[in-house]
Amino acid sequence: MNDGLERIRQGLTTLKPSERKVAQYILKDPDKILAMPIAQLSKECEASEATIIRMCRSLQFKGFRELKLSISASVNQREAQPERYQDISTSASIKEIIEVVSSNNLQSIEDTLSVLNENSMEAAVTLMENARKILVIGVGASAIVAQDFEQKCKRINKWCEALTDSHAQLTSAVHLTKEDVVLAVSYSGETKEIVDTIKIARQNKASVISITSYGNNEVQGLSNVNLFASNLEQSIRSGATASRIAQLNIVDILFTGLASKNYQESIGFLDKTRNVIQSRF
Amino acid sequence: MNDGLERIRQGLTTLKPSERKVAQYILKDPDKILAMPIAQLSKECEASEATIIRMCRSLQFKGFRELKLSISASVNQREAQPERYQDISTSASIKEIIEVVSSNNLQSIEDTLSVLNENSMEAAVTLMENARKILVIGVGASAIVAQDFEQKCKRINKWCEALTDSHAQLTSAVHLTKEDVVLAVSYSGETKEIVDTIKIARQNKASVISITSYGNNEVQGLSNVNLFASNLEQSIRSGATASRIAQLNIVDILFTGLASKNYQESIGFLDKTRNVIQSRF
DNA sequence: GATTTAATGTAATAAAACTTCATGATTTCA
DNA sequence: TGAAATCATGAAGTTTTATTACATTAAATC
Repeated sequence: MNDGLERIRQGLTTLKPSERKVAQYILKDPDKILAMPIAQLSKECEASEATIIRMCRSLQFKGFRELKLSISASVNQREAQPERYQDISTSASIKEIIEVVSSNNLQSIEDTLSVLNENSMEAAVTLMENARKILVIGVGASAIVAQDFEQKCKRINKWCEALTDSHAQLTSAVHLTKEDVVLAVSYSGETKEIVDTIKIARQNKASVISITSYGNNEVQGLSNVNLFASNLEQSIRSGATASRIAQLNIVDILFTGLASKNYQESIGFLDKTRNVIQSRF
Repeated sequence: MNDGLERIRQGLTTLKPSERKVAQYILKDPDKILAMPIAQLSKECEASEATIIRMCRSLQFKGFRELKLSISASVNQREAQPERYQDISTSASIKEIIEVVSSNNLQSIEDTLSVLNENSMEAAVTLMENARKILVIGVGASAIVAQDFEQKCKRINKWCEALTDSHAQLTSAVHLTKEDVVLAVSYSGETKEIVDTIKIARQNKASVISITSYGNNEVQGLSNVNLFASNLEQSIRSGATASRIAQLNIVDILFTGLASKNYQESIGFLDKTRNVIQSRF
């Protein structure tokens, strides 16, 4: 069954003229014939159906069906992995776009892993576990990450508030206590609104955990615990922010860590919350 | 790109019992069925031929023939796959959690690739390109994906509205025209609120693009174009919804496809919008 | 417990693959 | 050189395989 195309190439010279015509036609665009009935192929390469069958047999296939299966198996051998973070060019086909975008997103998770500090993560989880309340803040693209974490926390009945409006953030920060934790999400780490809110939170003795891109940044300097997400995307103009995926990955880890601290209870809560949603279908 | 076995695995949970019986039989020894006519398979797994065909269709294959081709394509390309989706246990260390969560997220992007149809993606991008307005709808975890897409569209000056409140969704749907496109995000594909809104949109002749988990679902049935995200997480109780990452990956592709249609203009817009944000640091 | 709806199977039909055989071309050698 | 033998090919018929339409059974709903 292995590599049908190769078998056709190899056998080419041994074929009768009209059989060879068919074989060459197939080699020109193997993908195309996969969905073709023998009758159509017969028309397109001007050879009878019988000839096609005979060609299959000559190449040691049981029949046309087997030939197609075999071609399908070899056509789809995945092409070489595209390189690291790439950009999209003018003439990109959808296929290219799918590959490039996805591989950037994969890469951003992998890179984050190499930049992520276990101890910081452990510290962050412990802070949250003991927190009375978690205030999650972020604006723009980071707002989405903030909201995601809030949703998760609600599922395990952890008091958590995600605010994406800078006034609301400031207002809420005013009421924080030393029992509370702020989770600040900011790609740049320089977002003015976030910095302001963190400062107020610190004044109130709340702990601050940051999720920013790797490197020195203001948010990071003001935080008790820093978690870094990969930031390689800056070279990419695409706007399909891979860093957001990396940040969400961190949020997943934080949440899972938090949930596992009270494993039994959390599992119960998760099942409960899933059921209440599913019962609405 | 199209891994038939993965598609079967992904769709497994959405199948009717007897269809699932067939699917599981196939997964047990995929090679074996390649040479089998439908009648024999029917006997061996004790389900009617009609059920087999229905299973193929549920998994978005055109028929049994296509399913076999697709399996053949994937059978010999799956060497040493790293372990698939894992769950967190009671005693997991932070290190383990980091690894498992991240690898699940990576896997969800990869799986989505094998389930994603290029033609559908192309069709979706074209619809959006020509749309007067794009209405993005999603509730719960999918709300976040919807908002993410809205943010991106705003950056290239495409008229786009993300609504996460079901009343607002309905209200907005009433005003849609045949020039408009709805992008419906729903993990289950059965979200009542989303289904209702889609129906109204269709009445108004708007086109509907869906992003759901793989398989048969109501949203998918009501849509003009269907994009599928990997859904294996159901086995995971963690609540760290990997599917959301897969959905965001799809959104990235959609957006990049859209932006690349007017490459020069889009790049200009993206630079502009980035600058306006950065000037605030 | 009757009525609707969904799930599955049976049997007829359509499509595709494969065989048989006739025909015409090519080769062989008396 | 031309009759017999061999070979390559295609047209039409046959068998196998896939698909559809409809009937039946099971499950859910009222």
